[in-house]
Amino acid sequence: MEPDPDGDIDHGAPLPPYRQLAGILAARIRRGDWQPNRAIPSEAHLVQEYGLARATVRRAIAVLVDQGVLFVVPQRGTFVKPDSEQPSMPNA
Amino acid sequence: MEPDPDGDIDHGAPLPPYRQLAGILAARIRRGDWQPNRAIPSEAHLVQEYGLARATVRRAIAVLVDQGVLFVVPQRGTFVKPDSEQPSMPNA
DNA sequence: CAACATTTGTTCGTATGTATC
DNA sequence: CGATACATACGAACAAATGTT
Repeated sequence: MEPDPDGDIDHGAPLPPYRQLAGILAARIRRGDWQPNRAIPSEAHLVQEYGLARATVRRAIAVLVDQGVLFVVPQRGTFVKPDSEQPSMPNA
Repeated sequence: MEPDPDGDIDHGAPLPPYRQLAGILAARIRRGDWQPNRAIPSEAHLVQEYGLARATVRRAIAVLVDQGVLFVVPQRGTFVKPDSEQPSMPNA
């Protein structure tokens, strides 16, 4: 099981875990780990990966949805919003 | 002479208990009992540990916050300020 | 159609912390 | 030193929609 590229959650830190996770996910999106209009890992997966409660994961996602970085499709998944800021490649 | 770094509170001493506690906590921080950006024990814990009223504990914390040794994050905890002056290890 | 797995939506209970009175 | 309020986090369970076989 590989640990996360971005580091783990620090429960003793001043920043609440859900804020930490929101930052981590935002960084991974910016880095291109997940492409626009594609689903990020499921809540259950993120729970496993970061050792957090599902409520905490959902809260982090809610932050990014509020920021316009992600959008949720019920019963389908959570996706990276396309027009956040993607360097459009001049015709590939 | 400063109060014992690890001694208990002396209610008969000239120095008020909240000042004694502030000194004790400052000493423990200097000693590295709690790392920068990490939470110190909760107020309730300190109440238990030193046999003081919460108001007294909060007063001691307020002193250290005022001195720039600690900072409080509402609903999260009280944390050791990172740039207070951590003795950088003389080369390990 | 049925059965199953996956995923988000929702709600309840419990615990810990600080804030305030 | 109580009592209450609020924010945060964990755990569990169930519902609903979707996709697959």
